[in-house]
Amino acid sequence: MKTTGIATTGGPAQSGRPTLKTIAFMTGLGVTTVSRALKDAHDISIETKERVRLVAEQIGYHPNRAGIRLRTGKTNVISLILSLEEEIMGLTSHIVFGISEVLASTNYTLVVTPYSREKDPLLPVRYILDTASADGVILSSTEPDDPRVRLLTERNLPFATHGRTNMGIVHPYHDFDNETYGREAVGRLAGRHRKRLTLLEPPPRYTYHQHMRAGFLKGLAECGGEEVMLDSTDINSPLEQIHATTLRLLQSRNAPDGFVCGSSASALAVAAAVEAAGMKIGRDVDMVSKQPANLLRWFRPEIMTVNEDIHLAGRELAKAVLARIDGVPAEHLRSISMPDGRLIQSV
Amino acid sequence: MKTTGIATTGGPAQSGRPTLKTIAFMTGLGVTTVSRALKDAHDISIETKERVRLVAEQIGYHPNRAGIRLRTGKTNVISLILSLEEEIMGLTSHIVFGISEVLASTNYTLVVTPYSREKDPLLPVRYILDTASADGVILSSTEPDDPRVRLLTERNLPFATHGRTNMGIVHPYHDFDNETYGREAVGRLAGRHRKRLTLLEPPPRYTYHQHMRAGFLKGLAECGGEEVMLDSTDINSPLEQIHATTLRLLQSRNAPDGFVCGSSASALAVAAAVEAAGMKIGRDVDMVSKQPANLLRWFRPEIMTVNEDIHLAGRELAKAVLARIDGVPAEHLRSISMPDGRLIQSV
DNA sequence: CTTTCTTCCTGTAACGTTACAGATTTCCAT
DNA sequence: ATGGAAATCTGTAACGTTACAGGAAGAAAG
Repeated sequence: MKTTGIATTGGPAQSGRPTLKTIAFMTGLGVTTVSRALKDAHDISIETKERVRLVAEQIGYHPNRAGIRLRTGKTNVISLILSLEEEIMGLTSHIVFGISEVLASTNYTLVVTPYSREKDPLLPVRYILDTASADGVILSSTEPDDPRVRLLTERNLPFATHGRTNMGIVHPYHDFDNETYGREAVGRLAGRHRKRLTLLEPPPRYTYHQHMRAGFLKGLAECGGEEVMLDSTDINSPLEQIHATTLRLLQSRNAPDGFVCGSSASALAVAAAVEAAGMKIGRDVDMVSKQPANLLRWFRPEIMTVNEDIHLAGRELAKAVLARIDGVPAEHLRSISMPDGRLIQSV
Repeated sequence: MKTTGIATTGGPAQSGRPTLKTIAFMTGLGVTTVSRALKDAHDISIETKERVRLVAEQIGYHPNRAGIRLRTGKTNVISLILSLEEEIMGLTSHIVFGISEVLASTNYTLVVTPYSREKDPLLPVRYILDTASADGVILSSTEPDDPRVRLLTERNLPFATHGRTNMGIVHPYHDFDNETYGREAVGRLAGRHRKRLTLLEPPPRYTYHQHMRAGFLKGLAECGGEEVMLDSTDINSPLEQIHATTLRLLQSRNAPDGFVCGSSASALAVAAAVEAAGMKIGRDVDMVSKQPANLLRWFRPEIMTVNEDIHLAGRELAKAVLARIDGVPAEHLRSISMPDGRLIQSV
């Protein structure tokens, strides 16, 4: 017994947007058939599929996200969780653009979920879990023992981190090899006979703090250099503070003759301190710094630089979450980019 | 006749997340009542409302976005449309964080929709309209006659632009007063007896190009200065190019003695060119530049600076779209921030 | 004791989609 | 012929929410 529409007009009620029903009406098929035809199911004839696709194309059909989400639970959302206190020189832009670039060719959408560090960093993650508001998550500011990673793993929500952890959980990540960076930076300074070196390091809570420091120390060991400690200052400190403590250090009896900077912003302040102390980069001291974009060359070309491609990081992270969502095992989704630009996939 | 649930268990079927049905079951009320209680409708008793709210709170109820969106069409999404070719020094981060800050206290979500300039800038806008995927839109890179503004206005989707238009359409915007910036920049240079000035201007297609240029010319008129043109270069040109053309200009017979820079990145390249020409900022030439963060002071303190608070721009834009969504007329949602930091609401 | 409000609550249907459990037809092997 | 499989299509129900159109009970007014 057919209930073929008399009351059922076939068009969408109020919105004016075409729906499956519209196509069903136009083709004379059932809504289910149209739905299955559009997703290329095996039990629909080729001819029908093509007819449906044609009509859908013609009338500009776009599946209604809310309908899909309600029915299937799939959100088509990737959530980028950002610390509001992130850096100052545009890391964020680059990572956002990198992610976007990958998502553009999918039908995923990027939502940015920032949080302020005063609050619990778990909050945004918990919210996403509680409201099932994303299919995947990208985390930055990763810590060695990161509760967000634990929670997401437990609750089985696909995610990828910018930076590694060290908690026995295998998960997708992308990281810059800060250890090699630290080691090679020391090497370059040693090559210019600088052996009393100061490291401007990331805040200790982050994993890459340990990496960079380990590389730095390894480098020192290799060249027989010595660390000159910079107290109570890291690359997230206000630039004024970095400037002040560095200047004080340079004017003390055990002044360093080389700097390894963990961020380009800190390099600005250090360079200013060097000059305020009446010294000159390349003559009295040498500096190496990371940078997300090739900006330091315009600032002080004497500073030796290494480019960290954040745009690439964004792309890798996005690809990793998407792959994880598609069921690729986490162990295949770990990549590290080297200071020389090489990209290494972990096995 | 009551159909009170025997088969209806009251809990959510599969997901495990509490729904209105869960609360209805627990309180013994109807689903409709619970829905209306939670939105504080007038026809629900205070006592019931409180009971419902308590239970909802206790079990951690979050309304299902997809359900609401499907039923009401409301997405709770603000879409930020960004040109991928945006600037280099972190404008994007600041605007994103500014918007986020405002949205954080609402239940709106920020989705970032980038587009590459090769493609049609209308594409993302059209997509949002076609799929009704946002309640409001924020545009950047605004042009005097902006087709996106026209389309959004036509289709009646709330939006706000970063930058003004000039097409007889009243719409919400936030803008920096680049005219005053240009004028005062010239004034500061004239104060140091610089009268042969070069403007590093934004690409001509953007509205603020006209503003900045108008201010620049007005300033020149006021102090009797003269423009020295820099050909085929704007602040979006590669820094290498800015450097090269500026250097060439400085070495020509009609070299300028002052620069007004429309962006901090361009200031880097100009400063480098000045020095490559064997000149010194503050001695042979003077420079004024805008900056989104106080970074140039670390670079060349001799450069005179004006801070453009992009974070504020983000906040203003977010507030404007939200207000527009709430029905506030566009003419009340126009603000301009002045170089001295003052924020002016247009009437 | 009606009648008419007012207050508070309720079931039904619908938004657009897909999982599921059939139907119908055709075709082939027996 | 007959049974069965294969191919193709279909309606119903459900996801969670809200608009709508009531309905029951008590209070106030006649």
